[in-house]
Amino acid sequence: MADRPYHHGDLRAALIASAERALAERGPSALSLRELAREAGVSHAAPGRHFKDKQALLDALALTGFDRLTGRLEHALDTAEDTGARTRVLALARTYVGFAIDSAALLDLMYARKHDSRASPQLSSAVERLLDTVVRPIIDGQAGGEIAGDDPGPVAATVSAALHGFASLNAATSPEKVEESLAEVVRVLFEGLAPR
Amino acid sequence: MADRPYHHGDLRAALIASAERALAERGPSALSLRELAREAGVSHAAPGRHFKDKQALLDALALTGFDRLTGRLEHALDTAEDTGARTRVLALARTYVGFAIDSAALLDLMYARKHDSRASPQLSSAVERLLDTVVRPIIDGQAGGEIAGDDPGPVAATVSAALHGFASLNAATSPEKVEESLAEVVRVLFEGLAPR
DNA sequence: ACCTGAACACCGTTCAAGT
DNA sequence: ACCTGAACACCGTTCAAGT
Repeated sequence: MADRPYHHGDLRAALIASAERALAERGPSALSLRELAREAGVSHAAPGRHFKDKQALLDALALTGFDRLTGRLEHALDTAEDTGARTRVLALARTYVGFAIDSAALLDLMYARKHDSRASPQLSSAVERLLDTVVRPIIDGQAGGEIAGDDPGPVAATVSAALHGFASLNAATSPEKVEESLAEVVRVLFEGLAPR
Repeated sequence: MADRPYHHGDLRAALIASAERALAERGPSALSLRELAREAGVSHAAPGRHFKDKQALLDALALTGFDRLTGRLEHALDTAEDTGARTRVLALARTYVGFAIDSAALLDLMYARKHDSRASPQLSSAVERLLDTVVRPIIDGQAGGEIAGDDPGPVAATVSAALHGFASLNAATSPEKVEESLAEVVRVLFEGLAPR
């Protein structure tokens, strides 16, 4: 191994990890650069070497959040590969909501950064990858005749809205209650409000 | 009129209004009690008379947001009173999304406070009133046979998730684009993903 | 290259004191 | 009752200087 480059090797990564912990444990308003520096055992000015300002650290944290969430969604879809469209959408929903429950503050941060017009291009492309993942089972479902229509756009807009909204509204609910309620929501999404 | 009670009459209301403006114009991180006090022409310690701390001011602001949003939704429903269930849900959706677009930062604050377990009981009851408003056209629609099922719960969960998620995801989109996309989402909600 | 230490201009909150 | 002014313990950011 090379000599440790002064500090323990990767202050940048240590700050991001530490920020995520602080965010989850004490909320966004308690997230202070100086405290993160203290935890890492460096001076309060050291983070300035790795992040232009506090917002840049938050952007980097949001980015890791999007990447992790997308990775989990892709894995969930792969695992449910040979099942029906409804089962795949439910797998997607479960994974998304699971993330929202155990990383509620991080998800808030991710979307707060997404709303910001000054967001980084890296962040925008991470969001695109996320949306692509949601669209995939819909395209497949339409191709296989399990989902109505041939334009995935409106269906994807509806599913991602329901998914994100449900996750956001239920981030503070207990996992057991959420599970049942989520299955009902997916059922209503497939059956539709109009009587059949 | 009585003598002005020192300052211009209602520092509390002035601070809330000023906070909403600052939130919309410069974002949540730029919201400082000292600056609000400066704008109101009082000392930096004066807000402490009306709000125990900064969080208390944010709670009060979130509360006015929920009240205003609920008021608008009720008005939209009243206006669409004699139309079909789908038109009423669309009216609800338009109003909700309109609020999300022109008060994006406020809506974020409202839900951030809602997630907080230390939220005030007043805030919880304001959220309940909001949900009741969303449920009403669903109950009516089920009673009239325009919406399937007899338990409003799952349908309300789906509609409010889709509504809130769509609003959250499209808070930064132009109103014209949103209008078209929203109508499609309501159509998909009524028709369902499964082929008919 | 990476970090330190001091400095600057801000914060939120508290509390005696004023009117 | 409502507000002020000073004080305290924090911030984020910058910048010369150190290794």
